[in-house]
Amino acid sequence: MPAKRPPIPLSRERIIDAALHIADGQGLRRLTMRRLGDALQVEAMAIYHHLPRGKDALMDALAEHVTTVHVEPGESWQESARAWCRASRAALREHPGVLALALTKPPRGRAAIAIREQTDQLADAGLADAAGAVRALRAYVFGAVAVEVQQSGWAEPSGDENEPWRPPSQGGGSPGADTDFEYGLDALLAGLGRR
Amino acid sequence: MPAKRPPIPLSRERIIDAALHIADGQGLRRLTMRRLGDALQVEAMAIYHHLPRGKDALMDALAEHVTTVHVEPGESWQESARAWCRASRAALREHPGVLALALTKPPRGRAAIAIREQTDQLADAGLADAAGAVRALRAYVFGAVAVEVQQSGWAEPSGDENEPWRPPSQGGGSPGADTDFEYGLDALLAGLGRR
DNA sequence: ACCTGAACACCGTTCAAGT
DNA sequence: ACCTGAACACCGTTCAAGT
Repeated sequence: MPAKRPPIPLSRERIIDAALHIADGQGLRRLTMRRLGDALQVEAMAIYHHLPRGKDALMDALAEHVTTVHVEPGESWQESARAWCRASRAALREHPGVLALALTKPPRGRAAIAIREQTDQLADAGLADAAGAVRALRAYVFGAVAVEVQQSGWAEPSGDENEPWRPPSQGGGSPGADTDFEYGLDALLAGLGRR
Repeated sequence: MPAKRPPIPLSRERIIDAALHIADGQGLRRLTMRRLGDALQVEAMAIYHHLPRGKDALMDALAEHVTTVHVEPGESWQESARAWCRASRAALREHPGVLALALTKPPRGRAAIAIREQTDQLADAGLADAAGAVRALRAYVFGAVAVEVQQSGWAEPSGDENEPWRPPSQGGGSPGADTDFEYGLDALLAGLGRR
C-alpha cells in the first residue's frame, strides 16, 4: 500500500506552472481558481495565501511570465535585437493559452524591467532611437505570433478532447513560419538602422 | 406621467453594440450575460434566442465585428494595402475592450471572407504572393495596435471609476503613434514589393 | 416567435477556524 | 505561516412556461 507522500509545499512558481498548463491545455476560460486548486492538490482558497490579489494577480503573473525575456548583448545592436526577438517569439509560442493576456496587459514588474534592459542594451550598442526600436520590435513579434497561432488552428480547446497542446516547432505551425519571421525581422532591422 | 414606451425589439446587432459598449467601458471580464441583459432592458435568457450558442457565440461575433474590414481597390496594390491597414487599425483601436479576442480568435465568417477578398484584391492588382502579403500586413496591424493600446494605459478598467473609454484619436494615444504606424507601413510595403 | 422565472452547477472571494 | 470549510454573491445555461 503506497504511503501518503508528504505534500509538496505550495509556491508562487508551482501555481504559475500549473496555471500555464491548464490554460494551454484547456483554454483560458477554463482556468479557474478551483480547477487550479485541484491540479495542485489543494483547496482553491490556499492559492490566495501566495497570490493575495487572487485571480487578477494570477493573470498578471502569467502575462509577466510569458513576456519576460533576457538576452546577452550581441556583437552589434542588430544581433542583440535579433536574439531578443527570437527569444520573445519562442516564449510566446510556448504558451498560446495566455497569448491574449501577453498581447493585452501593459508590461509590469519584471516584464517592464526586461524591456528597459533591452532598450539600454540597444542604446549602449549605438542605436539612436532605442526606445522606438524596442516598441517596433515588440509590435513585430506580437503580430507575428498572433497570426501564427491563429493559423496554427489553436483555439480555446473544446474541453471534450483531452489532446494537450504541442508547440508548433514540429508539426503544428506551417513550415514557412520560421522563415517568414526571419525575413520580416531582417527587413525591420534594416529599416530601423536607416531611420 | 411618461408613457411606457414600447420596447425596441432585441436583435443580434443591438446585442453586439451593447456588448462592445460594456467591454470597452468596463473590460471584457465584466461583460456578463446578465449585465448585457440589463443594458438591453431584458432578461439575460432572452439573448440566447438571438445567439443560440450563448456567450461563445457572442465572443465570436465581437471578434468578427471588430475584425471585418472592406476597402475599395486603390490605384495600385500598395494603395489598396495601405487603405486596408489603416481601416483595420481604426477598427481595432475603436474597441480596445475586445482587442484580446480579435488578436486571438481565428478569423471566421465575414472576417474570413474579408481577408480572402483583400487577398484577391492585391493579387488582381499584380502582387505576386498576395496571401503572404496579407498575413504580413495583418501581423503588422495587430502588433502595432497591441503595443499602442498597451501604451495608451488602457487596461481592464477598475470598475470603481466610471470613466468611459475615449478612442486615442485625440488625447489618449501618444502623438507619434500615427506617424510611427505610417513609417513602419511604408517600410513593410517596400519590403513586400521587393520580395 | 420571442421573452420570462425558476432552477442547477459552477465561479471568485471573505472570513473564521484549524494546525 | 499555511491551509481548510462554510458561506455569499454572482456566473452561464437549461427548460418549462407564458404571451
